[in-house]
Amino acid sequence: MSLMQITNQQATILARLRGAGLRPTRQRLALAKLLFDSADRHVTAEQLHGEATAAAIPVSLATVYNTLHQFTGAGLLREVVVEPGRSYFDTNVDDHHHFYCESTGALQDIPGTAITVGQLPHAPPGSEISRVDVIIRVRRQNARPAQA
Amino acid sequence: MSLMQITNQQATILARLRGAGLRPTRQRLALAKLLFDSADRHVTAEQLHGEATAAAIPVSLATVYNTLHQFTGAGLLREVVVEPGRSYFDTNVDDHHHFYCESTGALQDIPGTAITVGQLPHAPPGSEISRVDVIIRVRRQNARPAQA
DNA sequence: AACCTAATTTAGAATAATTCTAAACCTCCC
DNA sequence: GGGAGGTTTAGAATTATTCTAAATTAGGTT
Repeated sequence: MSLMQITNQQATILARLRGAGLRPTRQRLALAKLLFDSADRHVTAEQLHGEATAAAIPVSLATVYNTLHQFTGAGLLREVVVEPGRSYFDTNVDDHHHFYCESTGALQDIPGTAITVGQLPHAPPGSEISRVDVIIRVRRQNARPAQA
Repeated sequence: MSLMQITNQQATILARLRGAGLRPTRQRLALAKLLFDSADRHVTAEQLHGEATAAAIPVSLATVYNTLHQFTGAGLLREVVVEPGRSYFDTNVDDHHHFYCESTGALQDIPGTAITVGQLPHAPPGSEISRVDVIIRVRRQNARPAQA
């Protein structure tokens, strides 16, 4: 059964890469496997590169960056910027939002249904909405607010 | 009248800096003047440094960064990260949200009242909410979505 | 199966944003 | 007006990311 799942997922990824005009190369397939074989994930480029290296998949950091951006363009991933110099790639591309813990740097999904964003103002003239990001920033209760 | 306003604002800033344990130095006061003398602003560190230089206020980029972070800690500014490597400091610290134009990089305030975020899920155990950020990403209508 | 062409990967340099360091310089208080 | 400690600064260092040009590989063709 898990075999079947993996096969299906790989087929989907293959199809989606093809659809985006991306060749299913060894590196892209290996990274896709790391990204999509387990449940929803939030990874940085650096982290994914570390995982690949640990799994004895030789891939350069530049390729990891390229691949993450290509997957994002193909709709397989979504990028979430939480702090200057810290951005995650989220394998969940459904409509949803995030908790971001400022103390630990952890990111956590919030189902789109859990938040009602009512009565959106219309976009500035000449522009159209591409996405709505809601980030609920939290910190550990005993942590002191970031100050000087 | 504008004189009065400026005076009041400077007094407020002075008081708030003192309250945060920050000495009102020449640099901090000059940067505060640039930031708060006009209506709500969104500036990057680099931009503010450019303005200071243009206004013949010699201040180093490091000090601009320090000051922006200290002001943020003191509640005079709010930082908004919109993209990896692009973050703005917002002089509006009231409850509100943002439009971010991916085509131009422009940031625009949305009054807090214009969006209703209903039914917030509770924060993960052991943590408390520090802020809720809503960013509505827009792009110019003729612009093509970022792809490979 | 060998071949060709264009896409892809790569190491390493380059860039950009930000932070650090240690010395020089102010602010405040006596 | 002197001194202690907070502040500023130039420049180096760090971090995240992108670029470059050369080597490799995928996928169609014969």
